[in-house]
Amino acid sequence: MLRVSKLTDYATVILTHIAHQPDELYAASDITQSTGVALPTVSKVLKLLSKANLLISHRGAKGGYELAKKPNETNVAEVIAAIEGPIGMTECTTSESTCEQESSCEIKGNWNLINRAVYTALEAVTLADMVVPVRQQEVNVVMPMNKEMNELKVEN
Amino acid sequence: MLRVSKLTDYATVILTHIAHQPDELYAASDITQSTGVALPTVSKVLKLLSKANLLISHRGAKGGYELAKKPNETNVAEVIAAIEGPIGMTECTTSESTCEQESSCEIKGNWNLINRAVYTALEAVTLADMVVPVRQQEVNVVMPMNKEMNELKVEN
DNA sequence: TTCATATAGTACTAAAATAGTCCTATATGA
DNA sequence: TCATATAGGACTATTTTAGTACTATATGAA
Ligand code: FES
Ligand code: FES
Repeated sequence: MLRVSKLTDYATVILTHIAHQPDELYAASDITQSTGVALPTVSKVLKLLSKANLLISHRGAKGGYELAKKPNETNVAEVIAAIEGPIGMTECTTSESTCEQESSCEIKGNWNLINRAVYTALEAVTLADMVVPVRQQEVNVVMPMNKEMNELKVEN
Repeated sequence: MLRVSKLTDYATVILTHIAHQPDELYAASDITQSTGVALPTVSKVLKLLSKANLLISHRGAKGGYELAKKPNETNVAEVIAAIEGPIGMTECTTSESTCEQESSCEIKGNWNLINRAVYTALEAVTLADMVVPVRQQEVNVVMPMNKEMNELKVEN
């Protein structure tokens, strides 16, 4: 279904939460309380985000995490990459050519184009956008990927 | 990594192959030979594509599969949906609200916007585009999702 | 100095999704 | 009537993901 992992979803929830007050320090335990995600899991996500330099960590008593950049400087593409690693829609585009058909493959180049288009879309959405809730009525709940809804065009 | 499944990758390879000569019938065994993908797997993919009305099947001797539409009328979004089901980047957007936080969730609407942006990107690429090989030099091999390559913008 | 608190890193287990295979039923052209 | 081809479903193995646990290290404050 072309989806992001649960951890990535948590990451966006957590980052959005922090982005509401970008200058505070948040401990993992704070975030557990306000998001409802289990502590070990929150902890795991925070570590990943910190390692990817989206958060800055402070150890020790009174420590915690804070945003490394302003909310409008961190985009969804970065968040996904932080949790799931470098993007590439197909195996051939991520792993350095373990594919035996590579030389004769006609569509690798096309997948790369698709990757870029998707990447551009993801890059356009920042934490600052996420902080502003979108009314659910304004958007369609389920992607009509298998329906005829081609008239649905969006400006990202 | 926000990737499509291997089966989806096979599906694009298979459909691209068929799209080269859109008026012929291809049996599963033909496609195995020309693509190198194992027969049971090819068979599985063809069935899925047929069920999703991207291919038309003909049973019996001299049977096989043909494109249901012209190459420029089938897009990548449809192919992905045929193999992986309806799209939705997060669990909350696909499954009909098994999410207990839904009512208080601020970011669901945002994910829907992201979904649409990605969908639009995928929808813009058709089988007709896939048939024309893209020279690999023209595109970057690995998505620089975690690098600073924001200057890379594409018109899909 | 000591200690409670908080993150860092790693290893491990459990669960879920995916990939791949196989078998039986059905349709159809020769 | 028979060889050929898809339809459909069931099943197994593999891989990926999610979640947990444990040890090490840093730090502010009593
Ligand atoms: S490079 Fe691997 S299938 Fe195209
Ligand atoms: S609706 Fe489920 S986390 Fe937002």
